[in-house]
Amino acid sequence: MCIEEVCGPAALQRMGSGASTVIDLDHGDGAATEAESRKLPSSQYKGVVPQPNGRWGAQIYERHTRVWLGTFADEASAARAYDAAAQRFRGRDAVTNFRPLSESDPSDAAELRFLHSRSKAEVVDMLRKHTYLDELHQSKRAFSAATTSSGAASPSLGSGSPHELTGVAREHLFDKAVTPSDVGKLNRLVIPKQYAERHFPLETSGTGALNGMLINFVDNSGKTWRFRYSYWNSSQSYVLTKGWSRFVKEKCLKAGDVVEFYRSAGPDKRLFIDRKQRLVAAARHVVRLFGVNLVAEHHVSINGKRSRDVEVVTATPQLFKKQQVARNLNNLRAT
DNA sequence: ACATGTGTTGAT
DNA sequence: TCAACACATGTG
Repeated sequence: MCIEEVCGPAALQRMGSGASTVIDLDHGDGAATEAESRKLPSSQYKGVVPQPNGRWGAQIYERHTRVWLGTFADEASAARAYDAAAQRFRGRDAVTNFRPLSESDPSDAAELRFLHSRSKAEVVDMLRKHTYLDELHQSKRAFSAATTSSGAASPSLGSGSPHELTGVAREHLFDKAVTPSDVGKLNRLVIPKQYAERHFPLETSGTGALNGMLINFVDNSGKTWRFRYSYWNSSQSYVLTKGWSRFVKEKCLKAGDVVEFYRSAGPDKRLFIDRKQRLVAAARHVVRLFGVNLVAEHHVSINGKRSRDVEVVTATPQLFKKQQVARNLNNLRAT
């Protein structure tokens, strides 16, 4: 539901807001005036709060805690920031100040893809830095370049490429055939040193140690995955740790499967990951064994709903921890 | 000094 | 979940 339709800015009155209460209690002539002059005007927009300097803050709540979306010069800007966050955080259920994005409108669909192929923390970060529109436009440019040009922009991508799902041209970085320990109980993926140092360089701290960090990847369905990436001195290895086991589980990764890594070829250097498609013959084997399409059936049974609720799959206690971390933007880089 | 964002509370 | 309010913290 769109608030604007019910009680939009034009329909709302900016009266009351407690000022009359102050006057009722006024016995002299100074106190009420002082209180009234201190009082900040409340906003007509959801998720928008006044700031002492006349600017406007935007905030959204998730699991009992506030996520600050930044400050803006005017209410409407703050309200638009709230709307973007609400649609990223709450999907179709989001209540927005202005007309919500619609899957049917092509331009809206592009923004929805843009929103949902980024983590919540990234969206919040863009809103706080006021770079959301810039990045959205860049993303749309990259998309049209990837889909209208069959030539120089993306020579390796023919039509029918699975990468079309995310609409972004990519350059292949490397593949890794996962080992038994990569998909076992160690909950980590070893990135071959050669590839790690070439493509995922780690910052070195003051003491010379390599700083771990959180990295976002997008898979072929547009889902965002966040892994901790660090260097283990004990084994002299670069590894993906936190978040990796969930990827293994959801992708049904088995030893010997190949995981491919890509980087966006466009202006935004985003990272992509997915399991290389298994041979069709293998899929037929599964179907013959069980008489159903196991992949689709599994998907439905986990979600308990339909495809739009893919994120529900990850709504586990573990994810809640991850998102608590993600909420704190100062922790975008792990310690 | 001033802007930004958080701690906290009470309401819905 | 939400915004109001006070004020601590960040920033130039």
